[in-house]
Amino acid sequence: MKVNRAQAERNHRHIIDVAGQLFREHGFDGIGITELMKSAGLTHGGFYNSFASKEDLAAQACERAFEGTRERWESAAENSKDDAFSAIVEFYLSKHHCDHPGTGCALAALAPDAARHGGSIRSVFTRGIRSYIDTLSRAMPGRRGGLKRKQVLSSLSEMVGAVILARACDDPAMSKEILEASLSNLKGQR
Amino acid sequence: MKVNRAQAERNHRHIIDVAGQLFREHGFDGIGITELMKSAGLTHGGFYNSFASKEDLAAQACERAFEGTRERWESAAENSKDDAFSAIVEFYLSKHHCDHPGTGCALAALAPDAARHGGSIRSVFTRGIRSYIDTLSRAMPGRRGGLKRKQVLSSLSEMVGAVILARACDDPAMSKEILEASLSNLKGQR
DNA sequence: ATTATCTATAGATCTATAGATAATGC
DNA sequence: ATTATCTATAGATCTATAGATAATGC
Repeated sequence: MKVNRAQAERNHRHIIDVAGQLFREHGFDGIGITELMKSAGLTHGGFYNSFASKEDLAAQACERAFEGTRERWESAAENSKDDAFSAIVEFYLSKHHCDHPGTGCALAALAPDAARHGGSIRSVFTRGIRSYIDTLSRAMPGRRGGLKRKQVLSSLSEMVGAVILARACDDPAMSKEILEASLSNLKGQR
Repeated sequence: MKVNRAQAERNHRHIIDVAGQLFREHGFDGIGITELMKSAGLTHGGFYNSFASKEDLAAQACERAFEGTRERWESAAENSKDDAFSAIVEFYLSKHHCDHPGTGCALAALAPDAARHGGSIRSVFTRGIRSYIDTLSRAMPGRRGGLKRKQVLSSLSEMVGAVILARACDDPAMSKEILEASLSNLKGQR
């Protein structure tokens, strides 16, 4: 039954990864520990050896999800050469991102859930937002301090809102229209 | 035990109102029928005489919530005289709205929840978005068809995103900054 | 007689814990 | 000996249903 330390560590990380995906897909209250552990290939009994509580796992899973998105933003920015901001926006407002919440931005998938739950989850989200703001600021060319920061905050709000609205719509044409409207607006005001 | 028809009707509406508030505060999965009915001053056993299922109630409660927000937008627009669009945006991006999700916009409170649940809830949300777009279009002065519509979609995304991010933050100064950045951006581009 | 509401409960699921098991690492 | 994982279960809560009750409306 027991596995070696390296495998145990891998299992631990795997639980966090699987949880990150399933929470983003079903919400914090939409998936239970039994099913999470089963999806990770384990039984639910061992859960509390690895995590203090469901909320503890949720916080860790979201932290990792924010890291993942940030990394993808950075790499989109690097690959774009001269227009890093547009590259991030294009990536974020893509149909692929809209259709895959489980591997996408934790804000778009879970921000209202996080606002309801207090404590550690809220604080992970606050740090996640700060990290996105930093990355966007570096990617956005020109403009000075105060003006730039306002532009970054406003852009982030629009990006998150557009994906959330596009996902809430059951009309694919309208979802597409919403994403494209924000895409052209954000690229235009760069 | 039985009440007269008028009172029964009032009870039915009251369940929908209470549910609208509690769903917006706790999410669809964050509140049960027992507690909903208790909050409405009734016992849970009678629930299924009034509603086919929890999802049925959720759909009706959201429909009413969208109506309520639309009415408030219309009245903000009327009272503003010459700048209806700014009046709606100011109302939406206010601290009061941010601090009171239970009586606020259903999109900001529940859009990701709605995206997860399928069926009737999704379709209520799609109609709700369409209704907001109509109201915003009438309020936004100038500009022609295609351009105006893009501007409306983009503005709605930013409004919803800003409130969601401001609520997810546990730093009040940052929440305020997020709301104000979008406020000045949206009023500026009017 | 009808029906809005109530009590009671079935059956499923949820978080969390207790104790057993067996492979690992000293 | 330690510990990662397992089985089993407690106690709470969830959606939904069944049948009783009693005030209403014909």
